[in-house]
Amino acid sequence: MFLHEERRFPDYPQPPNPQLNSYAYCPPEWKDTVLGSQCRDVLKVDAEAELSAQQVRVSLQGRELWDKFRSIGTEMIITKSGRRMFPACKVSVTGLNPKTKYVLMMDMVPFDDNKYKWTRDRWEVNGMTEPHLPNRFFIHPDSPALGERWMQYPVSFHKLKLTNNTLNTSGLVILHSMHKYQPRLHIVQTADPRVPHSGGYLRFTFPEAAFIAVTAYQNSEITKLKIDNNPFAKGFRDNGLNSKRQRERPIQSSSSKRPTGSPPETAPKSPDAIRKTLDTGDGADLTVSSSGDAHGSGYQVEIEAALNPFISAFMNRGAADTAGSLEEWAEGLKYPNGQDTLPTTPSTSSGHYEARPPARLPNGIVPLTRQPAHSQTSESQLGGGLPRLPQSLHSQGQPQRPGASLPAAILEASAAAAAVATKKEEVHQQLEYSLPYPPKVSRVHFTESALRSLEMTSSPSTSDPSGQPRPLVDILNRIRGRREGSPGKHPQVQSGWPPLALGKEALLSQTYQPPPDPSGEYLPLQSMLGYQNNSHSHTHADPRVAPSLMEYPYKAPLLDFYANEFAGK
DNA sequence: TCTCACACCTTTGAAGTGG
DNA sequence: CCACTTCAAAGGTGTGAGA
Repeated sequence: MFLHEERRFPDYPQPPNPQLNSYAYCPPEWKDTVLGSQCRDVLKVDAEAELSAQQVRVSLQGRELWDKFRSIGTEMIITKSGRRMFPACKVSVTGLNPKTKYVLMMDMVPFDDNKYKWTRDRWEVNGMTEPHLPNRFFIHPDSPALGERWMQYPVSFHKLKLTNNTLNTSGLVILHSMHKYQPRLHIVQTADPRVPHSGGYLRFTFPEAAFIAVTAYQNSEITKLKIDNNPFAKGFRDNGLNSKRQRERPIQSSSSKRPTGSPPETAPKSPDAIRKTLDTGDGADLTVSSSGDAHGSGYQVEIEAALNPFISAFMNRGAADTAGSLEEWAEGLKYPNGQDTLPTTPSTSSGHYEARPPARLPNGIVPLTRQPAHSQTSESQLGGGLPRLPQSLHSQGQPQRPGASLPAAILEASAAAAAVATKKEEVHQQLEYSLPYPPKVSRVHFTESALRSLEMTSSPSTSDPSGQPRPLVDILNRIRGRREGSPGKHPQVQSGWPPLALGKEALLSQTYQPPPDPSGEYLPLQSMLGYQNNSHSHTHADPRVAPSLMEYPYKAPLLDFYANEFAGK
């Protein structure tokens, strides 16, 4: 079904196993289990996945907005120089080991075999797809980071850029125009920063974030939705009257291209289609559990509160000192709301994804990933890192050289990120282990969206007994005051996590002993990524950001975050 | 279908000012 | 020194003309 089934995984020049032409080859005995569980999850909604504890779970944030786009037919502009996605992919991750380092990265995979064209008011299939382009991974700039950092706040991939320029060498994700893609998240465990790929590996795909890559918007409904929601397009709001051009030509209709209700082409695949996909060998990569999950919202709120120390602080004073390092706090500030506006989606409306192990990697080695949920081993439960396969599978194929089981691009990504990790580690040791204070309120710049949100806040949960919304100033100062009142406390593992015994950690690291001499084994990572993978350029992709070791948090997202959380959104 | 220049916008940090 | 304001630069956005 997916293109990459039919051709060699492009990041892997020489799959050692000759029977592997597929990115997602899967040993039969494992495949049955995996596909079985996947079919169950996909077709039965993910109620079971929701309830399975202590697994790596990923949920797409901003579901409401994504759903709006999907109902029309999401389009993403691709340009020669690269264009960001809107909405950006923002995910919440749970189930990681708080004290283990992970690299998070994202790429785009074909959604189906079709090429599309826009005819009047709808997308239609227009032949078969063109050859799949080499995968390019967007490595999250914070990679690698501890699990607790990834779980603390939603992880935003808003800096990911899409391009149609196949010659691009600056790390953009290359796509074909008029083809449909879906984002895929990779979580790579990097237990030891110096041996970056010494752990497990998981993938998650997001079919509801599927989109058709275009060089110019085809559906004007999409244009309108983008303008209404993307702050950078604010100048085109109000029927474009903000635009000088429009003011000069006020008579001109701005909606001449508007179609009349196009059928959503991005509707979820039918069960048959899903089965077909799962039958093709890449099924293991289709790690989807359907996410139409209005159910269980209370449960999700609980989880998200536990993940967020600031929400926890207000829900449970005793958890007020759930702390990370200064660095993590700073990073957290940057990520509460990776986008520039208040998300229109309540934090509780997110699609949850259950980890499914990638079938078998192109070199023929089974990756060290979690066993399917319903037959989880106790080992994977206690490990805390990315889980491993059943013991029986470990004996297959080649000796378990953990790192060697990953696609080359991912290996390189880990290596690049590891350099940053070492530096971060140094800073980490220099900084005191305490949460830095929230910014003083007097210094705070309120974004328009934040103010709007506060004005409209009427949730009882955020109001004081008199029914008045709790002033943001009060909220911030209370956090600040609480931190000031509890000096010298050592950071704790997030309250949402069960206590981790050091012995388990030790066991894990023992199992994942890095090879003594990896030099000959590991592939030339940079060349495989297809572009110059400078870790610094990833860490500080934005030239405006000072290349300090600790990136300064963005102000507006922080305010948006507070406004959101305490508005009950 | 694609590229490009354009106007408009947000974000960010530096510089300036005053207490 | 701190808090605040102002400003400019960088870069994200859709538009519309033209290839």
